[in-house]
Amino acid sequence: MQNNIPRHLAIFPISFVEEITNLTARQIRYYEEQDLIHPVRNKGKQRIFSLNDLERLLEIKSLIDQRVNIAGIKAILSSREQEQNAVAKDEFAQAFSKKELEDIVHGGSIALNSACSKRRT
DNA sequence: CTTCTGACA
DNA sequence: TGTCAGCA
Repeated sequence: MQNNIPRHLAIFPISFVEEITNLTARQIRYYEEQDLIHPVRNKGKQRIFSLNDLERLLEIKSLIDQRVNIAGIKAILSSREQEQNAVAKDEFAQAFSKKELEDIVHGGSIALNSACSKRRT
């Protein structure tokens, strides 16, 4: 079971993304230009995508197929992100006791790695 | 050879 | 959005 690639780890070239999403490189670059996605760049200035970028592009693809314009996609994606952050924030707070949270913010005994590993996926 | 940016018959 | 040029 070594199928745990960090979702934010950028490792895919645009050619791979084109095959998986069925989007053209032109479209992918355009969506980045519209701030719908923010793939990382390597030293050669080439875009490198993560699983998060892939999923995001698939959603954009879906919305495009439904004839949603860029503005609409931005609104939908950003609002959904806010919901996610709200949920994540809530789960994080519930995963630790009040003392643990205090120790974390006060640089206590609980390490950041420990904090991350304690979160649910 | 692959990707990138800029431009437009 | 497609596609071609000229680089890296």
